[in-house]
Amino acid sequence: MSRRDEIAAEARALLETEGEEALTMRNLAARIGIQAPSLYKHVSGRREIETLLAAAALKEISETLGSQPDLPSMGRSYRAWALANPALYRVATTRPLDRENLPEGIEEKAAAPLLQALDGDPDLARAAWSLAHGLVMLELDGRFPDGADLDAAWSAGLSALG
Amino acid sequence: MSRRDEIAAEARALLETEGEEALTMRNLAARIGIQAPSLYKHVSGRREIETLLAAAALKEISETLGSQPDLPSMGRSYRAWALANPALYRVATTRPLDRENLPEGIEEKAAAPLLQALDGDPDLARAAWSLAHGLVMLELDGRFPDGADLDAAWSAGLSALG
DNA sequence: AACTCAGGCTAACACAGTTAGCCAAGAAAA
DNA sequence: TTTTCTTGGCTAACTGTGTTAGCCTGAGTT
Repeated sequence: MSRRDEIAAEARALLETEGEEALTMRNLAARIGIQAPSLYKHVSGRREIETLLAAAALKEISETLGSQPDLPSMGRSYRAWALANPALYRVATTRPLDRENLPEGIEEKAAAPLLQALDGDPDLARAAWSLAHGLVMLELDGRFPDGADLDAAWSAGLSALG
Repeated sequence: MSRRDEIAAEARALLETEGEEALTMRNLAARIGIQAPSLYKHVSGRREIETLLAAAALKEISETLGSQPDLPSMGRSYRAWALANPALYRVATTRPLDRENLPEGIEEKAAAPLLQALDGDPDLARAAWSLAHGLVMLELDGRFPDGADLDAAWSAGLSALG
């Protein structure tokens, strides 16, 4: 494993174990056993680390979705992945990602299963993606009232679209 | 106008004219003609300023939505408001908001028009809200491909739900 | 044996939020 | 009228952030 890969792996571990605000250059370096400026010998900056994380996350999400037979189970998988990796989901999804340094075609690949499940209708696919993203973000941000039945909201939304 | 209100107003102006990352305590203070630490005589910190902004934004959004006759025009209004106030929308919507310092019942009030338009079905209302939020966030973050017909995506999604 | 260079290091900078503590002007109380 | 208290400014400073400059060492190449 190259140092660069190690950086990405440790960044992810840091994110998952200690939360988003713990992902700092110094924390990350310490975890590797290095000084923060040395990170710049392998990576152009914090932004690039986040891009690496986003790429990994998109890949995982697309694989998860690709193995599901229908729209409702895609929804369940999407939500489950996001709740299991909340900080990573945020990083991968929340900021504008710089497509320059992102592997070619990874976005299309992530979108493909959804598009297929909706008979190739791009408008419906975008709506479904947005619905899933919105539901996840609002849940992660604690925006729904305490007793809200989110399973029901997912079902209601996805069955209307599908 | 109290200093506190002035702070909120200038914070919003700063956000709208120079973007999210320009909203710093020092910038804000300078705009008012004050030193940064003096802000703390009126406000407990940056977080509280953001809460003030979120409250104002939620109020505006709920008023905007409340004046619309049906779900599709609510969608158009919601999107238009978000695109006209992107940084404010993000601040109001993106982080977990501390309900302690938020005016009582403002969240319910923001949700009410949507709930009414969907015959009081809370699951459908949450789905519709999530759909709108997801569409807006993904658009603001530039996640849709360049030529994507977002009007069509909004229509497809909302007409399926409504 | 000399050289190059990858990959560490320390020191430092600019800027973030925030705290401590001082001080002046005006309001309230004696 | 004089004294006291409170409000709301100020400067200095601390910690933590990303990042840059520049040095140095050790391994591999010529």
